[in-house]
Amino acid sequence: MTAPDAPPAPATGPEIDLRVVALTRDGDRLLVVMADREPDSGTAFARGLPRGRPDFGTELDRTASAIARRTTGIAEQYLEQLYTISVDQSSRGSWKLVVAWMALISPRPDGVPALPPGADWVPVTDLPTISRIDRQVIDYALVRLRAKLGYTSIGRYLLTESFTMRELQDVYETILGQPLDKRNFRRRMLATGILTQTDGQRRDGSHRPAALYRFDSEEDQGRYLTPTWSNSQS
Amino acid sequence: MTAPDAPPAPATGPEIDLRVVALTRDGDRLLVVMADREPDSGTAFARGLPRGRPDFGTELDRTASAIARRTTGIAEQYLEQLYTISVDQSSRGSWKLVVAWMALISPRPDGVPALPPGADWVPVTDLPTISRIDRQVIDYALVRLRAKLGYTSIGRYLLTESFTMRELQDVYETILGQPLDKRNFRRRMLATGILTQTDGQRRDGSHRPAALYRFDSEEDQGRYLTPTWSNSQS
DNA sequence: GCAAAAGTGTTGTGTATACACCCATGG
DNA sequence: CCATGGGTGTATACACAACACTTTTGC
Repeated sequence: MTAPDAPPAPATGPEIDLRVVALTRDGDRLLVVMADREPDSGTAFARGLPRGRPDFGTELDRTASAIARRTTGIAEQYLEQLYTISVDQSSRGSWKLVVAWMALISPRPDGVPALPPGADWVPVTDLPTISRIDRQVIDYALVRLRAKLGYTSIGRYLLTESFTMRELQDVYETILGQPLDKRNFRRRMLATGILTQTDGQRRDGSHRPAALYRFDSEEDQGRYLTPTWSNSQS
Repeated sequence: MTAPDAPPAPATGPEIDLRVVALTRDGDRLLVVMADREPDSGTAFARGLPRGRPDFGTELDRTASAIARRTTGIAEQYLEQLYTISVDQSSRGSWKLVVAWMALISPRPDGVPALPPGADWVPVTDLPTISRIDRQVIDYALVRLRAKLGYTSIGRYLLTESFTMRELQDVYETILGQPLDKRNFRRRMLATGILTQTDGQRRDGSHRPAALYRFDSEEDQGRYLTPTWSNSQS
């Protein structure tokens, strides 16, 4: 145990390192942005999560958003802070605080947005060699995403604005890594009341065209699945 | 929007400020530790959350734990990071990162542990005048605590080692701010399988003595209530 | 007419809620 | 014997999982 009131070590505090797990979906694959590392950046890895430093006078989330925008060329639809860890690189005499974020980026009707040079979409199931911290952060992002799928409509941010029921189900199956029953899925989704069927259709093959849906307002933040510990007395 | 690749402002990064929401329970009240501020600390408030700075070479959670231990005199039973925010105090030319934590401290059989000078237990419903950030952090801690009550056994950390069913229910009712049905509560708690009835009893009045329970192992981290989106195919 | 995906209903089973009375004790 | 909180069972409603066939289209 370190003494609680030990002096705060180096006069200069730790370096702050924001890292962003930027995710999108392509068919049944989740993709994450991997950025090339500068050869002189001191890292032992050729690629890793997009990073950046916070800016005096700028909120952290805006900086995280800017990092996502800079490396992908587009604005994310959803941003959430994940966790802050300290990274003790005593061997290199440095000390870092890593603040990790998750950013979700909607695919466009014509597919996944192309990335500027220096960054690529990589399936989360097929990551290159990256730092332990980066991997840990990505794992955590996936756990969080999976959990939130159960009680929020976070999946909407991995869809185009209008979508078929099948595409919606694909999002869930991809993230959960598990097949779901078509009929139960449809019923449950419609029961949430946050979907509206549009009058459009999608025809993409020699079969019956699919109805298109969109999510209602942005304002369903919060619960939409059954809360626990309810009580009629309330 | 700030330019994503603006230079990282002052050569010295932000000051890092850990704050701990240390909670315990006394009967049907949730109490939080309020620390006195040094008169020369520059804050406009007489009291606030216990704070500290991280330490080179020490993990953040250990430092947070040390802060809790220093201000309360005892070790917390549960510690969880809440959120990191940047606080732009441009007016004072300073820049801070606040990393907020929640610490739960078990009451002892003889009541709430006494605190060393400079700190007091204050009911969360009756907070003194504190900074906006401190209040925000406390609110967030309570939201998180309430949410976790639904799918973890986090409530155990606000109980003595053995406890009556009524005390357990008190924890839930206190945190949820809602009365619960005694029979349904008991059934549901026992159904989780993480409680064991001890052979002790508590007599404290002219009525039937209450059976005592304890939580099984520490190892129930994770789900103990029904997960959603299950599928027999898995 | 056939291949391919969209769409649709019912039934069983389990889980949450609502609710009222008897039990053991101290004074 | 009575006041006080501890302890128990049941009926109902709802939500979830399982499951198979019909519809619409393009070719």
